[in-house]
Parts: sequence; C-alpha cells; structure tokens
Amino acid sequence: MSDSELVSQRRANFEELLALGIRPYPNAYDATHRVADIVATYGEHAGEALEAEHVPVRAAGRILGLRTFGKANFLVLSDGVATLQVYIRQDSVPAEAFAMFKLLDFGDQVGVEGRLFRTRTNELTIWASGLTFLAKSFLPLPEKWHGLQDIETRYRQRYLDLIVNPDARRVFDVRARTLKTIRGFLDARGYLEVETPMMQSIAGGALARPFVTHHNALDMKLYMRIAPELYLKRLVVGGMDRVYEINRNFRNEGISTQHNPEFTMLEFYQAYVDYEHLMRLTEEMFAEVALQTIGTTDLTFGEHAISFAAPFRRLSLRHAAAERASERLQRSVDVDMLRDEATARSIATALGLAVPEGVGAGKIATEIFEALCEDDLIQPTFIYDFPTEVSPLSKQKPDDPDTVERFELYAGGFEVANAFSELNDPSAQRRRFEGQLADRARGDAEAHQMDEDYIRAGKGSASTASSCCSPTAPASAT
RNA sequence: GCGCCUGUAGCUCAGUCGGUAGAGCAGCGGCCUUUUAAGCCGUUGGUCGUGGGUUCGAGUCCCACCGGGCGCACCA
Repeated sequence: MSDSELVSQRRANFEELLALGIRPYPNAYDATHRVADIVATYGEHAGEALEAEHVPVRAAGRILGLRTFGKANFLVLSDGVATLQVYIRQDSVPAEAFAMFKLLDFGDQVGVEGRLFRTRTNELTIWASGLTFLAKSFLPLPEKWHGLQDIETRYRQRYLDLIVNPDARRVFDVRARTLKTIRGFLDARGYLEVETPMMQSIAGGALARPFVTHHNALDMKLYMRIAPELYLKRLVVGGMDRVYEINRNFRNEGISTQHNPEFTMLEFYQAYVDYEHLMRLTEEMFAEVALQTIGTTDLTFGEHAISFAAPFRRLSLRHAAAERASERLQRSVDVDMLRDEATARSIATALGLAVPEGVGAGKIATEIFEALCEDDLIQPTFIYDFPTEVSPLSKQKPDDPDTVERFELYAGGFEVANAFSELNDPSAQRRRFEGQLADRARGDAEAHQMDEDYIRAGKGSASTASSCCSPTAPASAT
C-alpha cells in the first residue's frame, strides 16, 4: 500500500468527521489538567478513593494507542510527557461523540472529559463522558511496538521521534534542567549573564577551524565565533568581575554524535581568583547539576557507573602522560623526560605516535596524554598544569614558565571542561600570539591568530581572573 | 578524508545455492461493554536506493553512483 493510500484513508475518515458536523480545528480546548499532572497527582490513589472523590477532569492530547471492542474501547492519551488511558463506552458518551470516536486514527488529537477510576487491572483511567475532536493526523505513524529506529529519520523528522519515542523528550527535559541549574548556580554566586558577538572579524579564543560568512553593508569577511572567550575577557577588563555566557559556538570540523558543528557552551569568568578556585567551583557545579537534573550524583553512562560527588580526582598532565607511557613502554618515563624536546620526541616515536617536525616538548607531552590517557578517564578527573606551548591565553605558574595554570575536567572518557588562570600581562600576551603565528607559518591551521584589539584591551589592565568553559552536552547528566 | 557494514510494504524485519516477493505491526471489512503489543476471521498494500553489466532468468553475483550507520582521523 502506498503512502498516499494510507494518507487518503485518513483523509477519508476526516471527511466523514466533517459530514458528522464535527468542528475540525477548534481554537482551544478548556482543559482542567495536563495528562502528566493527572498521573502525578492521582497515580498513587486507590480505585475506591477515586470512586469516592469522583474526580472530574478534562485533558487534551494525542492518541498513541487504540484498543477497540465494539461497544467498550480504550485509547492511550499522551501529552508528550506522560500517557493516560481513556475508557470510552457506547452508553457513557453522547451518540455523536461515539460516532466520532469510531473515525479516529492513531495520532489524532482529542480532548477527553470524564472522571478518574481504576480498571480491573488497576490502571488509572479516565471514564469518558465527553470527547472533543482537536486535530487530525494525516501521517501514518511508526508502529507502536518497535517504534521508530532509523536514526536518520529520528533526527530529520524530530517531531516523529518525539511522538513515538519517550526518551526523545527526556533528552530535551534533561538539557533544560541542566541549563536552568547552571544559571541558578552562577546567579546565586553573583555572576551576571551576558551575550557577546557571534560574528567576529577574528575567530579567536580557541584552537579550531571557523565558518566564514560575509557582511554585505560592511563588505567584510566575518567568522562565526569558535568561542566567546576574548569578548568575555573584554568585559572583565571593563570591570565585570563575574560574568558568564551560555550560547552557541561554531566549529567547522568533523560531525558525529559527539561533535555538533553548532554547539552550546558555557563560559564563565571570575576576577581575582586562580584556577584552584575554579576547580572547586566546577566540581560543586557538576555535583549540583547532577542532583537537580536526575536527583543523584551517581549515574550510569554506557557501561560505566560514574560518581559526580565532589571532590574529584586530580592529576597533572605530565604525570598522567608519563605514568601511562611507562606502563605502555615497560620502562621508566618521568615528568622531566617529557620536558625535553628530543627525549619527549623519542618517547612519542616509541609509542607509535607521529609528531610533526618543529613541535616542542609541551605539545608532544600533550599529544602523548591525549593518545594514552583520555579514553580511560571515566570517573571525573581534573587534569591540571598544561604546557605553556598549547595554552596561549593562560597564565604561567610563578615558579615554572613552561607550565600554565590550566585544567581540563574529564568524565566518561570525554573532556567536559577547560579552564585556566587568565594571562593578563599584555606584553606576555603579545609574545604568546607571536609564537602562535610562528606555528601557523609552519602549517598549523589551528594556531591562534594575532588579535591586536584583545591586546589593546589587555593594556587597560585586566584583573587577575580565571575562566572555565564547558560544552553543555547532556552527556554529563544522563 | 579512509575503512567496515547497510538500503526489501507506512513501521520493524526475513528472503537459503540465482528460479519470478514474505512475516509481524499499522491500514481496510467483520465479531466482541474493563482491554494492556488485546484476540479471532477476512483483506489491501512492493519501480527490492538509482543506473549499468553478467545470465535463459538477478532482491540475491559484478561495477558505478546516491543515501544512511559505525569505527578511524580531526576535535569539544
């Protein structure tokens, strides 16, 4: 049977409804409850209690199930969050309502008026006394048991996925609660939420390839931002000592279930604190988000049980890399060996890693870490003290110029946050940018571009400050 | 970009050694006044991703292209 035939059958049912004098698209339905509210409020009430209370309800929703028995029928009503059964007896509803019911299709929307009771099998149900037609679904929906499996269809026809797969809605719910919790957490600590430019003349603040666009009136090439960092830091220069932004960033790179070209990220800045402070703040925030969104800090991610109870484990990057390299190579590798370019390079080669010429010890150490350690960081772990070479915007440690005060948080094998003490010496910042330009000249397309305005802003005296950014994928909370 | 897998009814999937297209659900017509993936009887529905090739004969084998999934690379 062709698609159009299934559609025309539904259309025929619709025509019959019109012939009955049913108003096809009413402007509103005066519901007393949402389906989810009824389930939440009366889900635990016993049948006798419901009979005694005689609870009257009117609720609207989509028909996600039909079980017909001639004169006694059941339909499953969904409001997108919860489902509730409706019992429709021929002798309990007006004749025209019963005639209308017989023309309903899976997917149609109706309003139901009635009272709550429990069936013999103890299921909470509305005993319908009235039925109102609200909207026709002309699309044949996926079957109820296997649902919609095809991943492409699920993403391209998200409405179908939402109708038939309850988990699809849950992702939206968890995401919304996550963002709400983060905002509440930061607002309560005196942070101000801002929005900064998404189209920038220089795409800076991160190492990534940007999308390019064009402004007609200015006849000017613009980049979609890869990070809000440099603009947020300008606000810090202007005296905003605690700011954050939750918004989209655009990176012109590979697409996968873990990498969306346009993704939402949180970035926040706090003046007069260093990265130690941010580590404590970050672990508090993750624990709070977990508690507020799923009610516990202990969750299951894939095959792993993960605990987001603070404090999190801490491990320096070079220690993590050296430890793993030792295990892998069956010989002693220590942190100092990773600070010497020739030695680090020979270790990388022994590990089978291809390291380009002209790359320093810092970048080599970072590559060893990424290749050997990342996937195994299941429990939340702060990896801290990054090589200066890979961190052009971070402040060096007072006693170690090759190392910056920076950390990344890992959980479930993913990087979930990146933070550092902000470099606020404009002369040092210029030298760092120049180093990046040299990398770019050697062919590193992701090296940072020079940003004169950012340096000029820095000359206006940026506070000592720290910032943290984190993609707000619900992966951390599901 | 590379590798592996995949595309058959609205949905979920079978289809053996190459022999002329199948099931369940959905739909349609019946029966049934507390069902739970309701059940029972009957029944409709296909350009087997597209194009070429091999063959007496292709859903099946070969080639190309298109779409999709996973892994790698890149990256968050």
